[in-house]
Amino acid sequence: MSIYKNNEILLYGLVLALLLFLMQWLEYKFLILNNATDIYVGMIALFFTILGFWLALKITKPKIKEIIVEKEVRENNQTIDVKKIAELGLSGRELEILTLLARGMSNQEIGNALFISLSTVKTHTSNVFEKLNVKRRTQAIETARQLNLIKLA
Amino acid sequence: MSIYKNNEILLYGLVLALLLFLMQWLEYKFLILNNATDIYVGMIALFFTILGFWLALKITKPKIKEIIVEKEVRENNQTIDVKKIAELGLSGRELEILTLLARGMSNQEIGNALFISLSTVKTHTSNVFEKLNVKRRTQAIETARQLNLIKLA
DNA sequence: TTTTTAATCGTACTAAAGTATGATTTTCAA
DNA sequence: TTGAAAATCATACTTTAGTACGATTAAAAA
Repeated sequence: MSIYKNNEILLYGLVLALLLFLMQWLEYKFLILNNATDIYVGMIALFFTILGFWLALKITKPKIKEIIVEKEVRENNQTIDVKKIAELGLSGRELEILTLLARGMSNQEIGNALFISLSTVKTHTSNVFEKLNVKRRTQAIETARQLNLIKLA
Repeated sequence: MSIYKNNEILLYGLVLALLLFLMQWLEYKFLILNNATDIYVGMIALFFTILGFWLALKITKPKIKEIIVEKEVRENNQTIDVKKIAELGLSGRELEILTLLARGMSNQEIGNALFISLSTVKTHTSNVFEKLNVKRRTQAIETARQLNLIKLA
């Protein structure tokens, strides 16, 4: 800022000096010129300086500065795919059991948690495996995760 | 861009017109002026226009057009936690087996894939379970996923 | 060089998972 | 109300998973 200000003053001084020098030179060259013509030339000089200045401001292209703002996008994959669940024909209870299964619980633990027998849990898991077209609970977990059938812990 | 170009041409035309008009007016006003003076005034006008233009370029701050570009950065959750792996003391082979295990493969399938016996796979899995402090492969999968020990498919 | 670690395999056993089949009850929509 | 899912349970059986030894080999570290 201060550099600009100094530059400005310096330049204006230079311009004034040049103008004076020009006028002196012109007076010497063309003796016919009187005081009125002096003022007239000065006005022309001033006018065209301002014109050039104004022109420059209007014409010059602005420098384009790109500011890149990195915006973090948190992927939220916790949306369960209800359509896929319906498509596979998974019942509410089956989905419930699938979820606990993916949490790492054994059939017995799932039974205890849901107050149902081990036998019932086995029936459910078997049905789930058939619907998901898998052979093992570990595959069921992988499929459930990939298809967003359950919410992961 | 094209708007700027048109503006420029228009302004130059305007300036020329003004110059001509001025010269005409001056010739009328000061009959004493001859052809040489005409050229002289024109040169002064041109000089000061250029001077003003140059001044403007030097003095004024460069126009900066800021364009904010938002760049979306996705969180990469696929970064495996090497520190945690070392902390748990998991060997390379164990990690390899844990990965295949999480893909839903049976012990026998893992053995076939890695050209090792079922017995060896069982030894590895047992060691993995102990290191992860879990009881079952399903729990191992869950833990591995939560701690970013493996890359998920 | 000695020791340790990682990786390998086996056998024997127990526990859990998974399949098959049949049956009962509840719930909900036609 | 009736019939189709959905959920429940049991029994018997097979398969897979997991544990608990022991043992060998190769490579890396002390």
